[in-house]
Amino acid sequence: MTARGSYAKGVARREEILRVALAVFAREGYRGTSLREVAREVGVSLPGLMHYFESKEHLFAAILRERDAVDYEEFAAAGSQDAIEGLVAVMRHNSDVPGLVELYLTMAAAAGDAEHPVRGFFVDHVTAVRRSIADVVRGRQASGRVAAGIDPEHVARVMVALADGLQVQWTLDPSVDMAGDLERAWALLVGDAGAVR
Amino acid sequence: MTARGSYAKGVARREEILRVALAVFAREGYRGTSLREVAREVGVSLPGLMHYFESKEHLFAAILRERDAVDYEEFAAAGSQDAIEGLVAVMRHNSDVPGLVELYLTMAAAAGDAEHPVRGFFVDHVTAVRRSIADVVRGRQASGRVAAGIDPEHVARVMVALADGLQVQWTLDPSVDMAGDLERAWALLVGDAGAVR
DNA sequence: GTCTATACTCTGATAGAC
DNA sequence: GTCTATCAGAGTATAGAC
Repeated sequence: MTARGSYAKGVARREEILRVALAVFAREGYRGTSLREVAREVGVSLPGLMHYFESKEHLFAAILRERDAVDYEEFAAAGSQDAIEGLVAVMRHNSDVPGLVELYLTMAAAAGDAEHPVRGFFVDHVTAVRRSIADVVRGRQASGRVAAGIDPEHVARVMVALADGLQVQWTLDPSVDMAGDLERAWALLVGDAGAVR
Repeated sequence: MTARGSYAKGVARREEILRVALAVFAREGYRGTSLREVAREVGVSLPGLMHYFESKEHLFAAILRERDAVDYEEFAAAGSQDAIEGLVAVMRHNSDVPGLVELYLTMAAAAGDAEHPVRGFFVDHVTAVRRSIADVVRGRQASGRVAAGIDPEHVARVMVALADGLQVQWTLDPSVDMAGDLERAWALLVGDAGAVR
């Protein structure tokens, strides 16, 4: 009863595929990149690649989880005081990886399908980010920096929506300052007393 | 030098295709709907359909423009005092057409490609909506309902981003109140004095 | 200009040998 | 675990009838 990827070699291969696929999509973008190309770049056949992922969509879900983990370590956890600073840091970094932004947005749209494999990732992702933002709001309310009348869950939904929507506008016009707009909106939403300084 | 669709019959056909395609995608969603199916439903061959649209993506662009025009007439212009009310009304209506929301989000992601035919639509769309929102902010600043320190362009970018991002969260969880969240965010962003009542 | 028939290419996916 | 071979379906392109 050994699951796929349980053996050392399989695990390494799977990780290698994930790493290469992430790089290829970051470089080439979502469209115009086939699994055959990813497979070739890994040095494996298409069925060889598909041995590790049920479908193309499952691969995408895995890529997004992988990238989320990397972002969290590199930008959110390290060097950020709270979830808002972390979110802003990730958004700032996003402008360096347009291919991944495109992949993320495309999958966010696809997650609307109840059957789509990426749905699970997005539900988890949105839930986690919303919770951490709501916690920041509650924390600042406890210390009096933010008015008690503010609804933490509402602000959390709004900040997540803003992060996603700003990425769309940035792909249309790279001069849009995603991180800056997010930060300014946060200040307006929770009141200037709660602004990041 | 007669363009495609210059004749009365062609114009009618093109409109019929647009109408049927919009209905099919609203019903079936973006995925799992092929051009062959749309063509069959129109009662025309696939090349017959493609005679009116350069490519699948051009058809999508036309669908989005058509839908935008309908929404504007039906919800924004009629029964709404200003651009914010109109935007909220369209968002409220969106929960009745999940297939079109999915199509819109998918194309919004695809518009990141500089070569993609829908890019033009989204640039126009975002520009127009942002301008009308910024005008509302400036109008309220002139009448003193909104503080002069608020940046109209920033608020406009934020409101558009919010509208897009809330649709993503709504597809993940239909209990999300897109219109309500948008309205509350607007009140916070421009200050309670400027809230819709 | 409008439209059909046919065929081409590429995609993700599967079957089965080794 | 990985390959070769093959598949059905997608969007697209061309030829030509009316």
